Amino acid sequence: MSEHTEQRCENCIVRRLNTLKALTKEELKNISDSKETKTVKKGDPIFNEGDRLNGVFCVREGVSKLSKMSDNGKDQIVKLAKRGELLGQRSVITEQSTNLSAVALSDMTVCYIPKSHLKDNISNNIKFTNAILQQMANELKFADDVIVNMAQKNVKQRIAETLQYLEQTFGKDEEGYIKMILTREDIANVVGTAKEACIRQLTKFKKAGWISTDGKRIKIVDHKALYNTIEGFE
Amino acid sequence: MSEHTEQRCENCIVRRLNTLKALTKEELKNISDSKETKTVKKGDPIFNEGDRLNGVFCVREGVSKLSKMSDNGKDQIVKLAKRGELLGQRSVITEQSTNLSAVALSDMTVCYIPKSHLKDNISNNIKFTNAILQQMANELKFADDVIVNMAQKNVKQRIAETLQYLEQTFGKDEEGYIKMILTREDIANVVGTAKEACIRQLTKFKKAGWISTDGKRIKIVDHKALYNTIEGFE
DNA sequence: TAAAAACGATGACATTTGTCAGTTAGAATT
DNA sequence: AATTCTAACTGACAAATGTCATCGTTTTTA
Repeated sequence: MSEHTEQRCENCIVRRLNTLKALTKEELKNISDSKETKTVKKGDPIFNEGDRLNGVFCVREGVSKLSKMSDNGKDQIVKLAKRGELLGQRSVITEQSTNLSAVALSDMTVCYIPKSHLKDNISNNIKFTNAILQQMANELKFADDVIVNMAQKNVKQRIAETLQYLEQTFGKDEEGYIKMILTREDIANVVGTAKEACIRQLTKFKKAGWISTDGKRIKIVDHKALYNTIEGFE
Repeated sequence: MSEHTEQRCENCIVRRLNTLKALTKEELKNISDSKETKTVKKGDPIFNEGDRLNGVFCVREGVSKLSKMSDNGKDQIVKLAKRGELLGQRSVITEQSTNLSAVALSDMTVCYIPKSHLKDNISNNIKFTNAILQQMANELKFADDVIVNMAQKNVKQRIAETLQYLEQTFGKDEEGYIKMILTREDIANVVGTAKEACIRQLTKFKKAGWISTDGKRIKIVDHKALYNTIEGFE
């Protein structure tokens, strides 16, 4: 029974991390009645580029990559979504099919919330709409930074930045390794480069003593050196 | 006197192009009372990265570049804003200083609307807030595309895409030249490459007969060839 | 547990792109 | 008309990056 109450949105700690926090307990109860909790296995898709989404996915546990296929057939990872993030929010707002694919990078638990209930709130609940507005404004600002980095920084700088981002966002384990474990190819797909170039650069960082690795796991040893590289002081 | 009525927001045709169209005539009258029309000379700044904006700028005439300085000292153009676009909207929403600089690329007329009046509407007018939401959702989608292009396409493809974008967005004159005239350096700053690489690529396109130029002016001759390049069919 | 698949790593090489240096053409200023 | 300034353009070369091919290791699957 306790398990059951945990699965109610109004009791779910995760909602405090996203725009749902702007809803009242009553509104959340309403939403919770129609939501559906799903588990997604590592490697499985949550939705695909071009899908029409009839709701949003609230990430309860695990991490998903949001990516977009480029014309030349490479998968560009645009975002990593973790606990608390809502996937598909934009598609629900604009009523357009989604421009991104979502694939689980670890086993996940997500709550699917049909859009009907959300649309009511978007149309009538100014507090909720404002929360989304704030979030989107911040996302846009962040997107500008990504564009500038992609356009102006070289692969070495972007890989250094990605490592820093991963550590800041997902933390490190007892041994100091970044908790988020990506394949070299996924790192390359975040950075926007070839797998080989990514591996080579990681090897260079390793030889310089800036990072150390154990299989896929990566530990940042010299934060300062990485930072200087990112900023272009060299 | 006719000039005076044209300068009232509620009579201004430009507002139909942006989120202000969600406001009623009454609300617009209110805003118009506090707005200020300014002319900006080609090359002059409208605002600078880091400025705290106390309002938004509605572009009545002319084009402005929105750019951000990268760590290595290069100016990355993130957007070209023309008639009807609102500059600084995001900063007003989040109450943060702006992350972009705006510089006039041609002589401009802009209306400055202090934020006090807008904030009222953002906080209370659900129709207006929704209009902004829709627009931002679309901007985010567009930003994803830009990120993917920057990350996955090469300079040749990005230049071809930029030429196509300029023609589509700003149209062409009687002779077929793209109406928007940018320096080669500005094109390079949109694409995210060095001025020299940009010039060389334009020369190649010229020699291949895909474009022709006259001074700064550029005319697309072979749209199909450019398109194939953008998509990576070569 | 054995076989298959996925991944990390590295070499070799072509291509792309950045940087520096300098020349030419056109516009703006005196 | 002469001068100055800016921007377009080009060459040469180094550095960065992409591509292909291969090999050993780890992980997954049968």
